[in-house]
Amino acid sequence: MMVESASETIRTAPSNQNGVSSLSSQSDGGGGREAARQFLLQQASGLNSPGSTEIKQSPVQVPVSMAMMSPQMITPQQMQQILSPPQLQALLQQQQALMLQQVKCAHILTHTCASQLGSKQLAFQQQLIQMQQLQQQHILNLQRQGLVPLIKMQSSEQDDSNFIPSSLFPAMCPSDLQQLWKEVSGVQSSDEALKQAEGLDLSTNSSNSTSAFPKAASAHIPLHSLPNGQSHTPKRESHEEHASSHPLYGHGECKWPGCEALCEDMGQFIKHLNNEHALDDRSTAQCRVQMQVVQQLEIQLAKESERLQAMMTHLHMRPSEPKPFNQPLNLASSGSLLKRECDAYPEGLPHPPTSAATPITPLRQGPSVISSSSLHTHSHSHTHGVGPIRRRNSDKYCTPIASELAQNCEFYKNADVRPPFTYASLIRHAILESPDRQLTLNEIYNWFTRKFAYFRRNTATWKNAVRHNLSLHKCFVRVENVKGAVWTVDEVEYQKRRPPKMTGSPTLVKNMISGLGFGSLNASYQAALAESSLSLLNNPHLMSPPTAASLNMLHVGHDDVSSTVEQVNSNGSCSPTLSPQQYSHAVHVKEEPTELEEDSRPVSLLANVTHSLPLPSDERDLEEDLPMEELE
DNA sequence: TAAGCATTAAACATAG
DNA sequence: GCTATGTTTAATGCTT
Repeated sequence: MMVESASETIRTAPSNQNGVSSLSSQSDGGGGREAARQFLLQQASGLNSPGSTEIKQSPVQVPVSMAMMSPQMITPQQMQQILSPPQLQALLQQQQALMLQQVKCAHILTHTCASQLGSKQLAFQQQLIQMQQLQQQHILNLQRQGLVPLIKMQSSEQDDSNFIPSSLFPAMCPSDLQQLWKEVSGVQSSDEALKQAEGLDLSTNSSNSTSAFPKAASAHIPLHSLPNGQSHTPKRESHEEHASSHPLYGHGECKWPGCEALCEDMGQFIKHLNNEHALDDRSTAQCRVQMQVVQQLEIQLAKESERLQAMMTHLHMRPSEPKPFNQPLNLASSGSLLKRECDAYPEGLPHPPTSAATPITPLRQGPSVISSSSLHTHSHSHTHGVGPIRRRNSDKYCTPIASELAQNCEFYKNADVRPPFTYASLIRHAILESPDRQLTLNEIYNWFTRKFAYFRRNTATWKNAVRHNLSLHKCFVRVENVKGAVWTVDEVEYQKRRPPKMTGSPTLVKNMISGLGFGSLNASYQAALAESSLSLLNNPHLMSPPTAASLNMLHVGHDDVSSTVEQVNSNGSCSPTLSPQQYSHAVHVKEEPTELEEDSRPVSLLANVTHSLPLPSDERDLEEDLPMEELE
């Protein structure tokens, strides 16, 4: 059953198929061909090595510690959303090449001993396939986590508004690529590779391992398991069975990203595949990207691991014990997992600066959302295009929004991952991030799409949600401006809607700590760390005494870092930093609703903290948390 | 189990 | 009439 599930995971066509055409359509444009060629050849020398030992040395190799980390951290849907389908495919192919040797063993074993071993052998084979597919998922997970630095690295020149970095794929003309593929694959032409990828050339599956990707593609198919849990070996599979399991074909349509062409049968699909999705610069570019992803991952892993150790040493924490990443954890129970992990830390001690739900791994660079909220929420995805995301848990327990965005800005900008924050939090963030702290609805839309790749699709859904939130929550105040209606944030109202906070009651504080405590504390702590490492350190004048900051960290129930930082920058009060009047003045709103002034919540303490110094534009993340209003 | 909250969907109104 | 904007209601699911 698990085998089938995993197989389905890999084969299932991703819901998001938007990015492919963008990716593939921008692979031309000039120079760098030779460099790209050299690079690919260089990489291919490792990828393509026929021997298993050489395969292990290939750039696609991922450290075991990484490969085995947190299989439960990401759902198939997430993987498919985060990685563009071609990336998924390319990654799978690489991984399958790596596993080819293992597959061979399984096949040989199956062929020679099936009659004697019977069900036991089948079970063994299934287990093997399970492990392989799990490994694939791990790799995918790692791949995704490494997507950020890759894209960032490669898209430094891109315009901020570009959804897909156009520089991802240095230009290589098709002829170059064809030749390159020949060199890469050694013997195979693209047509042969395609045939193998389609599973038509089964006879060579176990005999030819010189071509990494085409071979890997063909090797993938035997991994498919039948619904009854039995798996087929290549030679035993009939063509129909083989075809029916083609990863790019399902439900009568081509699953090639962005295609969805209807194919009545497998033959038609194969024809379609050959005609429309032949080997070209698209797949090559994806391959190239993938190579770099892996390389970056390894470099990044080393750096982040070192950083984590240093941080934990500094915090007098136990060195991170290697988490049982292969521990079979239920994806759907990540919420409880999250709490367990939060609770696992001794009271009074901060968590390591990783996401609360993230196993203590060196790979912190990946957005915490991936391992916590996204995992959780996407595991509940259903038919809706956007999917019902229940993220309050992560909002409260995990990484706040500003730090999350600060750390993973590029990631969210490019990866189709839903940010682990509520619409209200995001809207507020968008508004406070604006120069005047007021945005029109359309500007809010633009902020969403600019900041999150996730919100570049299903626009009707999330835009409706944005409007709904703007109207629903009192914290969003519509103001008639010269240019029209703009939306502002009423911080008091925003804080009001939060769960009970510590307003001085020791009992409440204690309850918060012991009850919600660690997750929230961790979130705040993370926020503090993140912010301190990003912005606050650049603005020491904004820092509060540690005691105050520590106290403020106890402020629970916030789903964004703004609040946390506000606390840090307040004088210890857990009340909102800003009064509505402050916002009113800051944005020169002419018609602020009177209810704002009527609010008598304890905001006066915050008046002591004023920041009239304009901040550099690149410190907006902090600025949004510390509006530069002057009290009058 | 109930309450509260977040999300999604939908209907409806209004203004340009 | 269309579109964007804004409001409201309902259903659903999750957390507390």
